[in-house]
Amino acid sequence: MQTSTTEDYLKAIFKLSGTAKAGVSTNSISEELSTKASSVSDMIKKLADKKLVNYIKYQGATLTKEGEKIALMVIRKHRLWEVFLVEKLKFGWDEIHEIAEQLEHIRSPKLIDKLDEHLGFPKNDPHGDPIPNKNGVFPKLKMFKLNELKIGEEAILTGVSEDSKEFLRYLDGINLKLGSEIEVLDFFKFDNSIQVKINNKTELTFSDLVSKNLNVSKDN
Amino acid sequence: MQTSTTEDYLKAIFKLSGTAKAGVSTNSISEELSTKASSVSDMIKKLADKKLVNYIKYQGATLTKEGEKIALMVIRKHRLWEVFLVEKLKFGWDEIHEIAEQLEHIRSPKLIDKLDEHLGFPKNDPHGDPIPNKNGVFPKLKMFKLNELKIGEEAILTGVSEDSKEFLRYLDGINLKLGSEIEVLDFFKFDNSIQVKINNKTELTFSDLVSKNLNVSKDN
DNA sequence: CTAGGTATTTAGACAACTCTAAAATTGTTT
DNA sequence: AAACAATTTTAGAGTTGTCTAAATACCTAG
Repeated sequence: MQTSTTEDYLKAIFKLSGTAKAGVSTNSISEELSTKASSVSDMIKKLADKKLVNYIKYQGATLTKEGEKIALMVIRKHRLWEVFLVEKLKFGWDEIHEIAEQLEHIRSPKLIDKLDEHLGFPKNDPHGDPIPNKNGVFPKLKMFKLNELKIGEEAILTGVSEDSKEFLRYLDGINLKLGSEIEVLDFFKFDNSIQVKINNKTELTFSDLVSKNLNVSKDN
Repeated sequence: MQTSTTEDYLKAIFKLSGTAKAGVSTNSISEELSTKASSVSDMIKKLADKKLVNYIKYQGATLTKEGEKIALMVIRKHRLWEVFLVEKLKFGWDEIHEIAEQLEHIRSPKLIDKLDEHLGFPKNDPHGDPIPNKNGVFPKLKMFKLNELKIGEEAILTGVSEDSKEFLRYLDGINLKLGSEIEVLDFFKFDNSIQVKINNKTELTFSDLVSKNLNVSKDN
């Protein structure tokens, strides 16, 4: 039986494995979890002892099958609770992350499947991220970062890769919601900002940092 | 900010204060929490440092105002989550205790009040226990143990003081639910067992242990 | 190819909470 | 009131996970 710290580490490694194929670096984990690199080093060794990660000194960590399975279950729990908080308890999407960070560690074989059913088997959480099913399978839909599109292309906002209150409130402020249509009007090489038109109505300019955190997809 | 261990100790002391007026003994706490008396002794000292309990060596502990406030909030959370699990997720009343033991430690200023609202401000949990309101006020209704009644008296089952799976399943087995009417037919001094009639229909005999754990009230 | 910088690991210590074993206190019984 | 039992506390140590400071390994620029 893992502790919630163990689950946090596995989740972090899973998240960081997304981009890089190789081992996840000690430093990146320490940044993700707001701890010191030395703590991570220690902890990774213990996870390796438990066969939850593969670890070669100085070469970072990757998840084992078992470790990935746990990470996916934690992510499933996190995202289902987020749906609950928004749909049932009427929280704003900017208020739910910290609460779900706690709820994701609740251990009960039946609870999460009953919650899933109660919520009507949602496919995505309130930030647009897919929810793994009970076998850990991800309905992965190919998404792009907004800043990867070309001038003239159109797409639908399907997710955000930043969960901070500040970012989400900014989006609320400009009334940008999941499902909005975004057309790329122009792209400024100078600072990588991007000019877009939302739902064929509002023209806006996004900084590079904002457009990097907006996930869009072509169809669906 | 208290840890969940702190909350467990405060809840235990609150629960054990119910019967006794004096300080709660180290031994009774260790039994309630399944730890050793020496651990309790240590921990009580730390709680006293934080002004959550009053403690005189060898004379047990009582809650301070602040400690009681925290205990009541934990109990409020526990019971509201139990209502959620039964009403919304359709758990049986015998399956919810362990899950609620975890959920009661989730920390969020807004969460519990939103949950309360979502559930329609319930007054009692699925075992009949009253739910403290957001100010920690208990709608205390005077209850008796079934074994305190006299022959010929009638009462309504309003709660149970034992949450174990085994006990609750036994009650399910004989189809005894909160709200059932119980009439005392006879009382056997020999083993303190009690003969009753349920809802003017079924006659049954309860052992002393069972009748001690059934809470009834006259009116309501 | 080596010097210096960065990333990582080790060593030693600390905080929270637990335990066993031993000492101290209280209480009970005659 | 003395002696035994039961309860409670202390002492010392272990576990998990954290930190700082120092040592080590890796890597890249000159």
